Amino acid sequence: MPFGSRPTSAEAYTVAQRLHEASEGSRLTFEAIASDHGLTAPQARFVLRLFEPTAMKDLADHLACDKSNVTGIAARLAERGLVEAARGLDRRVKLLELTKTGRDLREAVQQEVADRSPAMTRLNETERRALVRLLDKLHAPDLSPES
Amino acid sequence: MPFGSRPTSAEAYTVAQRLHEASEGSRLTFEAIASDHGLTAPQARFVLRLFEPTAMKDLADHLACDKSNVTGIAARLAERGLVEAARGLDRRVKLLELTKTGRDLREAVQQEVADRSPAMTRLNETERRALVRLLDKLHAPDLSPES
DNA sequence: TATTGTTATACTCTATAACTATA
DNA sequence: TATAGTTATAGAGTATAACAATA
Repeated sequence: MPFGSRPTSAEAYTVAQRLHEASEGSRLTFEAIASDHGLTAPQARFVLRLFEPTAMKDLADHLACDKSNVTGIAARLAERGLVEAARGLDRRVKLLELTKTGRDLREAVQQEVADRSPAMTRLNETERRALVRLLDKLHAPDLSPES
Repeated sequence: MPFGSRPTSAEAYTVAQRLHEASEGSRLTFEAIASDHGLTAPQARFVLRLFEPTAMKDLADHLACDKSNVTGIAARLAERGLVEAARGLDRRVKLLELTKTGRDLREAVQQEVADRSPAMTRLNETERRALVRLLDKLHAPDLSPES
């Protein structure tokens, strides 16, 4: 779809680009945090999602990857004593859970994500409230998918 | 660094988490956009950076990866006719540049990043101005690195 | 038949280290 | 000596397809 065919202001276009650049910055910071804790970024995302026993299928959905990937990542985390598995009631299902070590690691990662967030260090309370309000708008559930 | 040892309000902590989640959402959208255009995410980042002839070293710095990675990504993009190389004045340097096809693809990716941004579809102009102001604060150049 | 998880495969990204060629 | 880029290597993430166990 070429330029100028929709009611898209140059100003809005610029804001979208700025938002994308901001998220790229966050991504790099997150990769550095994961690395600091001896994890790859996907492993760190995995650990952050595991706040309760979770079926591998659900993890794949949350992480937006194929289920076959979950097997490998879980195996590497299990090797390091961070994750344990139990059978579900439906015996096809494997429920993954963090060990004590894994929970401690998750806390540490969460804390560092907060500590290194510019939201903590560069905004005052008023600005943080404004940011939350905008994030609420940005990520509210879809109303009209493709209008 | 354990909980409670710094003047960190629970409220600020929550905002940091929200911001992180927002950037995870942006990352997934960007990966989908790249895929729509037959690119991996690193390839798409590469193409977006190539708005002028750029030394491979500079690309590695911008993309925060080792220079050895740039060789491979550039080779795959060149195979597809998206990128061309020329020698710099300093004959150690290779300057990468997008072809016409590559420039068209970059435009298309940029446009889709904008089109699919919630900043375009969910915010009005006042809100977008407020967002830009907050992003300016969040990502202003560092003043005190580690205070 | 459908679903959950595993395995095999192929490709990409990644860093490290050793290399070539320039400076 | 230092820098730009390449190559070889090894490990990790990724999707696809075929499979076993269970529903």
